[in-house]
Amino acid sequence: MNSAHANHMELFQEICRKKDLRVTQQRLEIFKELAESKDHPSAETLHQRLIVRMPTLSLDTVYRTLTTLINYDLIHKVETVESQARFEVQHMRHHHLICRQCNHIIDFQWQLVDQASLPEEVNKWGKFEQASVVVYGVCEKCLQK
Amino acid sequence: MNSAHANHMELFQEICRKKDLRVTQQRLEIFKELAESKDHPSAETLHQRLIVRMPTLSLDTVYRTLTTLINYDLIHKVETVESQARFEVQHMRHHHLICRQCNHIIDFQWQLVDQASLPEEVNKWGKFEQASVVVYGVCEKCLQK
DNA sequence: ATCATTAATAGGAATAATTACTAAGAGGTA
DNA sequence: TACCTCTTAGTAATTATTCCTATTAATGAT
Repeated sequence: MNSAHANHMELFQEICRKKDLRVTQQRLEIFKELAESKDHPSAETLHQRLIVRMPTLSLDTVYRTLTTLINYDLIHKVETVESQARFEVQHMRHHHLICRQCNHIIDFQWQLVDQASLPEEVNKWGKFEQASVVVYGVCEKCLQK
Repeated sequence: MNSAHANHMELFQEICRKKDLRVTQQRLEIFKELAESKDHPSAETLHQRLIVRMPTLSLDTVYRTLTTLINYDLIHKVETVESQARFEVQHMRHHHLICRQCNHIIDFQWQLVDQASLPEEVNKWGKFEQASVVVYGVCEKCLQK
C-alpha cells in the first residue's frame, strides 16, 4: 500500500471515530479493498476477494458494512441497470461508461458537466447533489468479438 | 387516449410486425400502460395497474415483456440505485432527478449535455449511446416533512 | 492491562426481486 | 379453418439482499 492509500486509511479511521463507528477489522478491510478496486465491485465480488485473507468474513457483513459506509457518505453506490449493486470509493469527481456486453464500468472525467450549473427547473425541485453522467455502449474489446 | 398516444400505439404495432414480434394483447397493454406512465414504474407497479383490466395477467409476463421490449429498444431501463428496476418509454430526450427519500423520479431537460460531445477519451473506449444524467437529492415535498 | 458495556459479526434462515419451466392458449399464415 | 409456433399463466426455482440470534470484540472506565 503506497502512502496515498495509507493516508486514505488513516482518514477513514479518524472519520469512524468521529462518528462513533467502531473501527473493526472487517470495516477496515472492506473499505481498503473497495478503495483499491478500480472496477466498481459488487458486494459478492468484494466478499470473494476478501475471504482469501479473512476466511470467516460473512457476505452479510459485507452488505451491512457497505450500507453503513454509504450512510456515513464514505462510499457510493453506482447507478446501473444491473440487478447486483455496485460500489465505489470516489477518489475524484467522475462519470461512468458501462459496457452493455461485459458490464465493465470505467470512469471518465467531464469537466463541462462538473462546472455547469443545472437547469433552473432543477433548483425548484429541491436540494440536490452533483450530477453524474452514465453512458452506456459497447467497449472496444466486446466490439471485436 | 389522445391521437399522440394512438400514433404511438400504431407505431408500436408496426415495429413489432417488422421485427417478427407477435402483437399480443399483453404486449399492447403493457407498452400502452408504460407509455402513459410518467412515474417510471417498476414491473410490479405496472402489474398492479394492469391487473385491474387484465385479471389473469401474470407478473412473469410483465417482466418477460419488459425484457423483450428492452431488447428491441422500444423501452428503457432507468439507471438507479434501488433494488427494484424501473422502466420508461422515452418520448423525448431527458435526464433524471431522483429523490433519496421518496424515490420519485422526475424528468428534466438539459440541452447543454445533449448538445455537447463527449470527451475524447470516450471515443477510444468503444461505441456509445447518448449520455444520460442522474441527479440525486431530496425533493421539496420531502424537505418539508 | 483488565473489566464491563454494547455495537458488530458469523452463520443460517427469511424475504424480495427476478427468471425458469411447462402445459395450455392465441397470433399469424396457408 | 387449421396448423404451427410463439407467448402466456401459474408455479417453482434462483438470485440478491436483509433479518435473526448467539457469540465475539472494540471502546471507555477502572
